Amino acid sequence: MPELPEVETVANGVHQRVRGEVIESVWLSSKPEPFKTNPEAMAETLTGRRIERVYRVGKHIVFDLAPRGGDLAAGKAKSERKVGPQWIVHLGMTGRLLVSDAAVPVPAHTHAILRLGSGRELRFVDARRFGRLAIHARDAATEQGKGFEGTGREPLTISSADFISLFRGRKTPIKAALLNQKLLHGVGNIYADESLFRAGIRPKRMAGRLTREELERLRAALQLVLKHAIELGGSSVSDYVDADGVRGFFQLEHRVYLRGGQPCLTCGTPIRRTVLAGRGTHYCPTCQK
DNA sequence: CATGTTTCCTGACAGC
DNA sequence: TGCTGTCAGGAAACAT
Repeated sequence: MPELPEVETVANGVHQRVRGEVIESVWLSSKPEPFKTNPEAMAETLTGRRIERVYRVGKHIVFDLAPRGGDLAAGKAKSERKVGPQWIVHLGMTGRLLVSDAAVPVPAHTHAILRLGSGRELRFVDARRFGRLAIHARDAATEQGKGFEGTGREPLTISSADFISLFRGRKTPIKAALLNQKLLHGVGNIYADESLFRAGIRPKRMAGRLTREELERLRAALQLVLKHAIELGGSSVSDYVDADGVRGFFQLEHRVYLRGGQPCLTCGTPIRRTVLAGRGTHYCPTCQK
């Protein structure tokens, strides 16, 4: 499933392919689930816009769109520069964002098609419909999107002190805290399990009871795992593919995720599988304390 | 507010 | 072959 490294890979790939393109026309499916912004308003907002930039925020793919016409209003000061909105894509469990030639057959479960000036199409495909599409306004002064207030910190850039303070006093298991998008955003089930294994910490340990040393180990492990996964194009365990439909390779580096019953690669003890925070949870009872 | 539980969705797969 | 049941989980909604 797409988490931070997969979303980063897709966002970078889409950016390379569609930056500067103009959205000529838009088709949206009649299924209601994918749309946080109503489809008529979304299609109207997208049509005729130039795509300035595509990047990742947490597990969201953000498209910065130019104001219509794309130019500064005549005579306006720089501080009054017009700013376009953002198109936000969340891939959920099985979402795919593909840049395809228009001649390529449209896959089943396609919910959005943005026809681009080059003749190519940006397609959002999602069988399970846990993915979400939305329009966010941007603040004219800061040019920042307005939809991410109250969301968590970026795990790749958070400082050691801030990371430690996130978990102070929390009575929830550390794995549940890692998955909480209001604390950190971008971490999902795979990278929670993999980082806890590499830090030697059991998933059910109470977050507020971890020592500073353990939390520093966890931050280092999490950042290492996320960066390595980005280098390998993410983990393809179910439907995940990048913007060209290519699978990632980090699933070959998984040490515990989906390895219940198999020997620990460090000590040989069978990996244990339990359910925590409603998710399959995998850990080594010997290596993780 | 903090934390736990349920719900949404379909494809893959096991078992009969 | 074809049916049924189970499982996968991000995040919102709901319950405690």
